[in-house]
Amino acid sequence: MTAPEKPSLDGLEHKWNDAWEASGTYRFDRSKTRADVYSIDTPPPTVSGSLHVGHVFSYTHTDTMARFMRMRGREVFYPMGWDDNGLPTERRVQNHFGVTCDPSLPYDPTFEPPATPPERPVPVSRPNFIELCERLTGDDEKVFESLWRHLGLSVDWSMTYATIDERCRRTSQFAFLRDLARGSAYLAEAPTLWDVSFQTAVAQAELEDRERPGAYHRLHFHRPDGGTLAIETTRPELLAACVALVAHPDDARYQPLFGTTVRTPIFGVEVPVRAHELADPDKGSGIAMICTFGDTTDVTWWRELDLPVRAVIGRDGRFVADPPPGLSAEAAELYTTHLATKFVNQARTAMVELLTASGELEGEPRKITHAVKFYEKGDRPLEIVTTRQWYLRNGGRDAELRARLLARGAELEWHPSYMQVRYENWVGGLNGDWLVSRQRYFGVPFPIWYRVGEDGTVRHDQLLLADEASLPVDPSADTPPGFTEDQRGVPGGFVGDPDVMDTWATSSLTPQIVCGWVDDPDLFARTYPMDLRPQAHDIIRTWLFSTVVRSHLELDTLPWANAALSGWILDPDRKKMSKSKGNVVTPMGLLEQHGSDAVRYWAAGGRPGTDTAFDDGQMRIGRRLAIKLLNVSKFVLGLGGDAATASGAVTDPVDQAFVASLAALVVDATAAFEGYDYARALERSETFFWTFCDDYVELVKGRAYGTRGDEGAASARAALSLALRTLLQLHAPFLPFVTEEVWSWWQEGSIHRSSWPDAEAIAAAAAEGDPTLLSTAYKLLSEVRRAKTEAKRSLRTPIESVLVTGTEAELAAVALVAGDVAEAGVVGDLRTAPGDALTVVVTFPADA
RNA sequence: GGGCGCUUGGCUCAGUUGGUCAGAGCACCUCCCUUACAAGGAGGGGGUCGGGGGUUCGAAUCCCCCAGCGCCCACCA
Repeated sequence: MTAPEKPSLDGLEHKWNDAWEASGTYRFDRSKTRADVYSIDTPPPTVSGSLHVGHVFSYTHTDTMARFMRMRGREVFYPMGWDDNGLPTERRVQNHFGVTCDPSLPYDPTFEPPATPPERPVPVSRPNFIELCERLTGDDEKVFESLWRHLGLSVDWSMTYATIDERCRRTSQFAFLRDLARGSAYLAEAPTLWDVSFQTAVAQAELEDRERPGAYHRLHFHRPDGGTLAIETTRPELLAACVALVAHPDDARYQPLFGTTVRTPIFGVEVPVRAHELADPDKGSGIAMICTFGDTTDVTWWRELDLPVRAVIGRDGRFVADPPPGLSAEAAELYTTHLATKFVNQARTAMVELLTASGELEGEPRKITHAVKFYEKGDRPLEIVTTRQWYLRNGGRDAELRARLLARGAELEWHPSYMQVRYENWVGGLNGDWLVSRQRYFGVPFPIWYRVGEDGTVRHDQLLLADEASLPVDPSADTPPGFTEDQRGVPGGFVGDPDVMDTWATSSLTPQIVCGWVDDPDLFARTYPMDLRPQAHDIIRTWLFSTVVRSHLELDTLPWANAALSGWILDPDRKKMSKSKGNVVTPMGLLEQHGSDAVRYWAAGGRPGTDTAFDDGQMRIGRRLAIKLLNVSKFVLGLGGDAATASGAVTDPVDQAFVASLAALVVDATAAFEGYDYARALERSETFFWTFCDDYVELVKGRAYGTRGDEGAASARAALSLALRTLLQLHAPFLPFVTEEVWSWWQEGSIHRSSWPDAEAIAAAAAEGDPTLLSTAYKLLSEVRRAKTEAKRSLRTPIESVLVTGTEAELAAVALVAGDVAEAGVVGDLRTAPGDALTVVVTFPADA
């Protein structure tokens, strides 16, 4: 095969994807042992939406590393997953098919969703719901895979997984049973952050603060001596849930009141005044009312001061129908009349009216803006509701475990390194164990049933566990060992745990899933612990941390040696790109417009961890680079003689100097890649490449043609051949399509399975080459070009003579390069004269 | 409140142990159809490196303080 007459980038994506697939270029060879393998824990993108430019950006980063490692001789284990587990898919399946999941229903193997979504959703069992999910996401996954292939990810497409598939469910449940046996998992009834829209508990890791308007209300409590005590609150509606007041122990204003009681406004409930260090004397009136529960501080106070519970907010976000305990009959009546069944905002309005009427609200509420906790996917403020939930120990309540997990963070190689502090911030700030149960339907169920007592009550202390061999199970459809289906829900029988696991409970096991922890011990031994976890920096606290926790607890090791954090894609206004802002460009459109190599070029310019602006200008430059690779390759290969495969000695000092600089480039690019700085590797390689094209090739092309003898030609051809091969390889991780295309013109096999350039071998070919000699040559050539440009002449214009002056050493160098410079510059006579500094005087022919 | 990152020509960014480090690309101006490439090539103008102080013979590069932007974390009544 040789270079085509008119090389083109068109169609390279399809051509080479087909070829790679046919020859299994990226197929993982599982005969390799751990030391030879490089394994990557790829993030499974959420399939309930569509891939966006940010995905293209970060997945390209990982792919450049995968390709580098492959060329370095590592057998790359590079699977791909799809995250179809969790709330986004649940909502999408509901809307798409017009169904709703009801775990109490039995599985119906013949169920078919209505042709068009009905007005009232059809309730279906959880297994049916999961089937519908798999049907819907299966199509998305095909689209995703197609995009990834078009982008050129060197994934082994025979190894894919989906977070709701059987293997993931089995692994999640298996790990959970292990956690339970070890005591890492436990069931507890406790105040829980609760999303009232989704009606599920949420974990600390899924919280985010949002600034919301609020107002301080100054309320008058009543002291035994008849005086009043003013407190400020942003949540007056919780007054009925007040169980105490609290001030700082050192606060002299309130010290006399500690140990006494006061009566609440409106309800007249007697509550103690207590001291606690978390009370801030500078906030509000310096004394706060503790309600069960207004915020997480209330929970702390409630627990540490051993206070009673007066819950008023229910799971649906409404005030509960029955008044809380501790209210007089009269107060209970007020509650029932004015607050019961109301939403929080309505209750607040009602409460303010009551307080205003009674004169216990001082002045007008003072408007403020304050941070309120939200579920990151929710749109109403979180409430705190007491519920029974599953927890996994993550160091949030165990200083020793926390210290060990911090040590794991220090053991991990972070790219960039400063991302480690985010991990440390997060782990250091944990305030409880990981709440893993969700009151949702679509997800991995807990492999747990509970006994039902003879009195018909569910005995949450009597667990029935699935056999490991039976996993995955669905406790809403399967029966626990030793029971039959007719015993479900009856006295003396069992009930299934109704909840599902947090999506992170599954994705925290991706290393175990892809490496075959449960199903394939042989593969596991060859791939785990993994080498690389690439991911976005915003999910260090969730995905990264939870994966470290699971691996630490179960396998007593880090799940991977390196973590590479990608930045965000920003739109030109420096805002994070997102669908809701309507500024997302579709990735496939970009790939088709600019070509995959060009888009990858742009992506690879984003340094690890750094947010990068979307810039199609960079894509055009990438395309130009790819075209340049085509053209210069065609030229070098077409020089005639044995240029394509020239392997003779590099004898000319100019060529030796150039090859020496090439060796330095390989050292530099290799070191950058080994430090996970693919962007630096690209920058260095690209810069070198343009100099190669514009200066070195121009300088030696004449000699390479043979204008000055066979020996000089052979040397130039050998250097050009080596450089071409090396530069293609250095660019292969970034521009896999064009480099493969060019490689195929004269090489056997895939460039992506070729060996990464060997700097030492190249340096050996350079012999005693001195790179400074090149600077001299380029300088002279540049002066000649400048003279022509300033004279507004064509670069082809002959020059009568050039006079170079310089020091003895400089002129010695000039002598070595003079032949090439004269030919490249079309110089008739190049003379030298001693002088202090290197200067060049150009003389044109008189008639020109 | 604590912490991290960023702040270099109009734009996007390099500048890894302090001394050709003041650079690249884009944009802009001028010129050149030169048989690898006009989807190209040659040349040029433009910044003193956020502000202040300090260390040093010498700092964009180290230290301190400040400002702006972004982000992470925090028990935000």
